[in-house]
Amino acid sequence: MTSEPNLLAVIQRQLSELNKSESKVAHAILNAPEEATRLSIASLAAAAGVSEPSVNRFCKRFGATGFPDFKLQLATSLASGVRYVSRAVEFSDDINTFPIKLFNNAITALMTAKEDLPLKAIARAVDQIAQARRVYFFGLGTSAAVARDAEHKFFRFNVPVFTHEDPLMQRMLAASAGVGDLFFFISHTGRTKVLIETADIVRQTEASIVSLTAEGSPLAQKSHCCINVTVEEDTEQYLPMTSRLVQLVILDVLAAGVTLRRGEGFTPHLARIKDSLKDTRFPTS
Amino acid sequence: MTSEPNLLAVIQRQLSELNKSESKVAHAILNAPEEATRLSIASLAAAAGVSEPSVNRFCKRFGATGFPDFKLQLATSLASGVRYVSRAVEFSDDINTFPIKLFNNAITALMTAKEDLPLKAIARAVDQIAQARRVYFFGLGTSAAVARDAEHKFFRFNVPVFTHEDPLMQRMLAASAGVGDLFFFISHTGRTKVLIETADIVRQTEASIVSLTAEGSPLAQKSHCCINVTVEEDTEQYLPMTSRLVQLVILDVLAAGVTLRRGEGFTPHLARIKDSLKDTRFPTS
DNA sequence: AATGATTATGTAGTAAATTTACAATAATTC
DNA sequence: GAATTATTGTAAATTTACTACATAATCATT
Repeated sequence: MTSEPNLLAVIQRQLSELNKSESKVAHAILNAPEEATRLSIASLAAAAGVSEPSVNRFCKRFGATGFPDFKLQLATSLASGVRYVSRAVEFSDDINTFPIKLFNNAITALMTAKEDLPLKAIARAVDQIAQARRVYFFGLGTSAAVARDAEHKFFRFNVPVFTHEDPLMQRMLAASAGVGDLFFFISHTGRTKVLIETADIVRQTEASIVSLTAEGSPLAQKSHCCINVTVEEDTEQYLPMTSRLVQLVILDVLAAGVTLRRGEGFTPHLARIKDSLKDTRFPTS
Repeated sequence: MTSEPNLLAVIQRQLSELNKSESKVAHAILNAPEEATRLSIASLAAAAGVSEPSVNRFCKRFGATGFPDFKLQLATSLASGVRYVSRAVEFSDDINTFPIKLFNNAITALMTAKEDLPLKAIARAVDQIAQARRVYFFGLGTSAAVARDAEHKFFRFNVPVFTHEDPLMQRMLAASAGVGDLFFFISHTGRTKVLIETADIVRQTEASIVSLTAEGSPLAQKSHCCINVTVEEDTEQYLPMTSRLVQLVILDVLAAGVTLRRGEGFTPHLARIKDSLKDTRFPTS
């Protein structure tokens, strides 16, 4: 199943490279995608003003085994909610279009990430976190917020967790690391100098490094265990948005993994933490 | 399009009311749903051990016009990410199942939120942020991380943004607020006492309150503009995960809204900020 | 501009898949 | 236990999709 998350986007992208009749078919589909999923090959051919085999060839060009398979893929990609062809926000967008685009981008990113999760690395990371004496979550910029979130999540598992946004604090903590300490680095690019320098310092100790970053990056290379998140950001204009969401969900996964590993007997402990917050809130209705 | 979100669940539910051959078909489909979408009626009939018309009748019973239509609906409901009948992570889950479940939950939450975005409130919030003299993002616990993320995002728009995790700092800043100040509260429940007390303090000043929280909550009632995020969390066992993601995407939406409002002339400014980070990273390959 | 080669498109026939009509079987009721 | 009703299967009809081939269009070359 190497099905592209958004078939419509693929068609749109290749539009210029299509020949006349293929292009007619493409337009017919792009104009009314959901209707196309219900049409027979004959009806779609008529709607596009081409012959049936042209439609069939079109389908095969886009990786389908035939027309029914193509319809299936189309229906699948439509159902994914990623309905709109152009994903990047433009200055011509208004309140009715750009929020949807951003949500679609977020959804697509999560779906793509889900398709090829590095399960082995995740399992190893869970092992390491569960066994660690101390866990430090380090990130900078946007990733600092992710690290903060991780801290809030993981401290519930009786693991002493620490976060620091200050690179100097990070360096000093790295220098004083020892056996059983785990440094969890979060970085979208995996190329931030100060963070990598800190990783170098950790390397000189007995502590180990887990990182959540881009595959093959300098940071990834210095890690004992690396969870690869390769999300292509849509625009260079805005900040990394989607990669951050994927990182957060992966941290959720790690947290759930640790909980499962702790076993059922651990549930009361979680309940107790939850209860401790009760008095800080106004009761419901 | 009144298609049930999850066809599999519907089949599952009606299982006891089906007759012998229909039940055989149902089991064949429930056992391998994604495979069923690729099978022909003959193959599925063979797999279920019934005749072809029985399969056809089965399809019609579940609201489809025929077999192809049924396959389409099935594919659609599978693609919605709401694949598994049980969504909550259980202790019987292993590494192959629980990460997928968590991703599916996240995706579903975003899709649900997208369906019914409070566009008017978003537009108003964008207005207020764009015009504000100062913006304070306040949250506690998990929402503090979200607030931190918002700070990283919004400071790029020449708006002085501030975040504080410390409730006492929050109170003091609230007390010293004036015209043009905007307090942006982030809270999953909207019932956290200290946060609401801070909102009360703001109310005594000339500053205004925008909040990202649950509809109808005490915090929502004290806000001049409230962006409702009503996400039902799956389990009580873990932390709010999905609502936090929705909050983040909505903040992305607000940020994009502010950018669009600043107009095209603002792009160089963003580029300059981006460039300022260049020297902090190792160059790509 | 004409010729040959290549590519693109359509026609018609064939194969496959789906549906319908009807018959046979099984279940239920009186 | 016969009659009625519901269920399931068989076979034919119909729709749908695919393949092979023929024709048309395009392009490069002289």
